[in-house]
Amino acid sequence: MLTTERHAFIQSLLKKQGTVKLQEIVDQLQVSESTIRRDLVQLEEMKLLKRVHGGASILQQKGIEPTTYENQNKSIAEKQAIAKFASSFIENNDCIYLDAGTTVSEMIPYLKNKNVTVLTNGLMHIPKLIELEIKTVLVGGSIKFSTNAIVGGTAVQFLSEYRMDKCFLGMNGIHSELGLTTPDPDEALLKKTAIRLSSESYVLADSTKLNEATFAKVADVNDAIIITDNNDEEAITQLKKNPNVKVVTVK
Amino acid sequence: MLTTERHAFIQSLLKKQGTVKLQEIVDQLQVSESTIRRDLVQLEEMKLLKRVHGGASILQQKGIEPTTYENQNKSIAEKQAIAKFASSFIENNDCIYLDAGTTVSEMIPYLKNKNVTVLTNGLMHIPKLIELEIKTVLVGGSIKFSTNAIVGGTAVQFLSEYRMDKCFLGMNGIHSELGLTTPDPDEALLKKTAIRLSSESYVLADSTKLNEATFAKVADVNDAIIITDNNDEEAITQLKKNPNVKVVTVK
DNA sequence: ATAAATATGAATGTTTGTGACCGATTTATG
DNA sequence: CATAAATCGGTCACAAACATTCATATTTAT
Repeated sequence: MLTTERHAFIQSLLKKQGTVKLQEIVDQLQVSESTIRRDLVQLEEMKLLKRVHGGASILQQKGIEPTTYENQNKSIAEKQAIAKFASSFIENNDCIYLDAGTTVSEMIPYLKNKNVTVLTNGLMHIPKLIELEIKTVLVGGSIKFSTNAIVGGTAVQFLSEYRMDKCFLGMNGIHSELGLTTPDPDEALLKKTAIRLSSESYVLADSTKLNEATFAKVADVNDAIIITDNNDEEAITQLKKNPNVKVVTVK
Repeated sequence: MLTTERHAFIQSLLKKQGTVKLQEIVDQLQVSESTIRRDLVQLEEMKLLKRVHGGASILQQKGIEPTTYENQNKSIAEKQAIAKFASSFIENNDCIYLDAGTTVSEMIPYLKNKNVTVLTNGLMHIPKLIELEIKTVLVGGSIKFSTNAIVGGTAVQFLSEYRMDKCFLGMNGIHSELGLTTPDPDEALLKKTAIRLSSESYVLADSTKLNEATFAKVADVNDAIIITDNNDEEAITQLKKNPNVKVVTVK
């Protein structure tokens, strides 16, 4: 039985059921557990499914970005560590831009008592910012429902009226050659604008985003300081040649 | 049974019923209580539900929940009646401005299926608007903590870039001679701008605001259609000479 | 035809998820 | 307010699922 046949079979099962058990495939295809296991590893590498204990489950559709909702899934400890470290760069009276996203959101508690002024397009940050009474300017523009962010041409235009000391951005892909990328072109343009208007730019991304690339390019890797965690040694040693990459140790 | 399958099942139950009992899941899935308990812990960590004694419940809003400490004014029935009536003026495909404030907020449920585009400076409206997936443009500018509204010169400038079919404003004082007034000059300027940019302007105010005047003038009484309730007969008979004043009957 | 590259399956020790147990805590009831 | 019942969090042992290694089979290139 051909490898591609098995792969096709596994994918058809997944499409039908949403999840699939390893044992279930073994029984139906009459090949060894090892082989199926290898198949699953490969399919996962190709981003065609997500491996889970005991089998696999479908991935959200290709091209569609994860909503903030699903994004919160795991690596919370990493995100918090990254956010805490990023916050250490902020000085008193800074004017900073906070990009929409869960990782950046974790920075907010550290802004207290620093007398910063925050400019943001992230609606998910607003409750926390209000709670801590942090001076906040909200970027105007259209609301994107899937991520609760303000995006679009108006937002870019609004942002252009400001100058920031530092900006802190989330990012979906960080690749030494392909640069910093994110799925939505509108968001990419907004991030790009933020970088242009800020004296210093920081990108917060957990190590799962390293060596990945998504649709729309924001900037080159050298255009921002990358803050990530140490959970992907291989990717890090590769990126660390770049002096702009900072790694936070988690646990 | 795969962990992912159980998680999906629990979430589907939650989506259907709003809450779910631990025992109920145990019975239906035929797995141990411990396992379900662990599942709930994990799902809570992923911010996909809220654990409560005996089971779990959905998180009401995705992400954003302004700390709207509600205007404790008792006249909720009046506000709802006024809002409902005001909504009846909205036509399909209108572009409307919704002012910050609790009365205006009550209009939002009536916007569904009208395909309106909303422009607003009221952060308290955002969760509802997102929930109903109503096309929304948020005015950019500084957040005023006491009312959760966007205000200031930037907001006025932002607003000036738009033209609306109708605007719906809250108001603190309505006086036949002193006109429409509100305590905060910044907010007054924003309301004034909204009126200037809208083809038709509506002011929503319960009858306690009639014959009152506060600090900053927004416009003359004739510059907008006033929608109020019938709980202050004296004030109404006086104002009703003005054809712009509409009175809603609240039993 | 032969060597190199690749795919397979079995054997291994390790990790992870599970269910049962139990004392602590919370909620319901009289 | 006291008591009982339900629910909770933690620990434990066990089995299932896991990654890894190695020997063997299969394919591919020359």
